[in-house]
Formats: sequence, structure tokens, C-alpha cells
Amino acid sequence: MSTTSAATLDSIFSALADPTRRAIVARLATGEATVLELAAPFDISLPAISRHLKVLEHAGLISRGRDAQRRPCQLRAEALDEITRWTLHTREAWSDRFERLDDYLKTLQSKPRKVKNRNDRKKK
Amino acid sequence: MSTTSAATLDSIFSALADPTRRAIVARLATGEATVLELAAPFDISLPAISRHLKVLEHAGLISRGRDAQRRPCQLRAEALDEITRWTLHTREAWSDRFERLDDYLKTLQSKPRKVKNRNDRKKK
DNA sequence: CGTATATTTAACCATTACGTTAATTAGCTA
DNA sequence: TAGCTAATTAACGTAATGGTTAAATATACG
Repeated sequence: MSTTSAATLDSIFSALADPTRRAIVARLATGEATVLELAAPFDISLPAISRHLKVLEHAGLISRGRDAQRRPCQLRAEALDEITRWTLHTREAWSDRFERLDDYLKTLQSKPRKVKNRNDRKKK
Repeated sequence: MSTTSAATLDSIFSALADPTRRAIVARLATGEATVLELAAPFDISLPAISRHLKVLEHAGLISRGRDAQRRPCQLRAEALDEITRWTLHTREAWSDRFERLDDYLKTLQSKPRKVKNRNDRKKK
């Protein structure tokens, strides 16, 4: 465990799928905080917060230190970066597909699909 | 409803938390595809794929057209942009916190780690 | 018409996720 | 030591998720 960041995209995405956990992450983006501090804004029990933190930690989104009986949490931005990387990469592929738009349009013409209204003027 | 993306971050993140759905999204990033085409690489049943697609559609990540009995799916990149926006924004806040590093270091000095004799009798 | 193809819906089952309250551990402080 | 404070673990209920098979729907084709 220790400084593990073998966290999967699965665990990172699903950690961030919960609004409470996203709020915690957003809060931690401004600096580290203890469990009680993180719990304060929410209307749920401390054990629930504790489990949210465990999920975040498992996803590599936070790490925890120790200060007496407190366990201050810290954001690990690399996990965020992983999300960004995947998303931007996918987005880029999506944009790139327009490179083949010409071919695509030609395909449309040479292979007439079952279009009933064939009077549509394909603009090229 | 229609093609509006009132989809929440919750639904987008949790849609992408599943590896099958991420693979589908990645596939769709290269261009539209039918349900059968999307299902081909996977070892799960068609109904399962169908439900994955519904989740993605609900999250605003895909839209579906109609071509005879086929329902071609298309990626809606705006949903991807939304998570990029959230993630980068959060990441930025994390980086920005170093702006206050000087203050923070001063705080550390004036208030050494083990603060035993704090005179704050403040109660909440 | 009847059949094939593409996809969805229904009904069901196992597992996971998220919340609760009560009890427990850990570390200070008097 | 006892008694705080901080946080976690235990035990439990309920709802959501992800998979299955069987049946239903929609459209095209001969």
C-alpha cells in the first residue's frame, strides 16, 4: 500500500461518481484537512465519511498522514491526471475522426444505404 | 430531454466507471457504430450491452440514431468535456494552493507541529 | 404473408454500494 | 489512571448495479 498508485481508471471514475466524494476532493484541492473537517459540511454520519475516504484512498485520489489522533487527508493530483489523460485522449480520437470525413462521404455515395428519401442533396 | 445534456457529473462519472462502457466510448470515438458492432468485442450478452448503452445515453455520452432496424450510436463529446472541465478545474485549485505556500510556511514556524499549549478555549 | 435480423424489455439473481447506530481503537490531557 | 477527542470497525438494511435467459418488438426481405 504505502504510496501505491496502482489505482485503476475503474476505481478513480467510480470514486468520483459520488457527489460527496467529489465535494471532498474539491475541498482537498484547496489544502489538506482532517476527517472531522471534511465531514463538517455534510449531513451524514462520520463512519460514512470514513468509508468515502477509504474509497478515495483506494482510488489513489488521496493519501493520509498522521497528526496525533488526527488523520489529515491530502489530494493526490496524479489520479486526477489519469482521468484527464483518458478523457482527452478519447476526445482527441473523436475529433480526429473528421479527418476521414471525405472518405466517409464517398462511402455514403458509393454504398447507397436504405434511404427512402434519396432526394437529399449531399453537400460535399 | 431531446438532445440536451442535462446529464449530471454523477451520471457521467459513474457511466465511465465501468470498463465495458469505457471501451464502448473509446470505440465510438472513432466513429458511430451499431449495437451489434459495439457488442462484438465483448463476451457478454446483448441485453447487457443494451443496458450499458442506456446508461451511456442517460449520461449524455452517446446519442442514437435510426437506420432501419439498427440503432447506430454516436459519441457526444460534450459529456466528456464536462468531466474534463471538472477535473482540470479541481486540479488547478490544487496547483494554486502553492500560491499560499509562503504563508503556510510562516504558519508552520509560528505554530510548531505539536501544538500543546494553545490557549484557545473556544468551543464550537 | 412468414422469416430473418437488430434491439429492447421482463423477470430474476448475486454482488456491491451507501447509509445507519453501536462499539472499538488510538492518542492526547488532566 | 480516567476522560476527552478523532477516527475506524462491526453489524445490519436497503437500493442500485451488472449479469443472465426468455420473450417481445421493430424493420427488412423473399
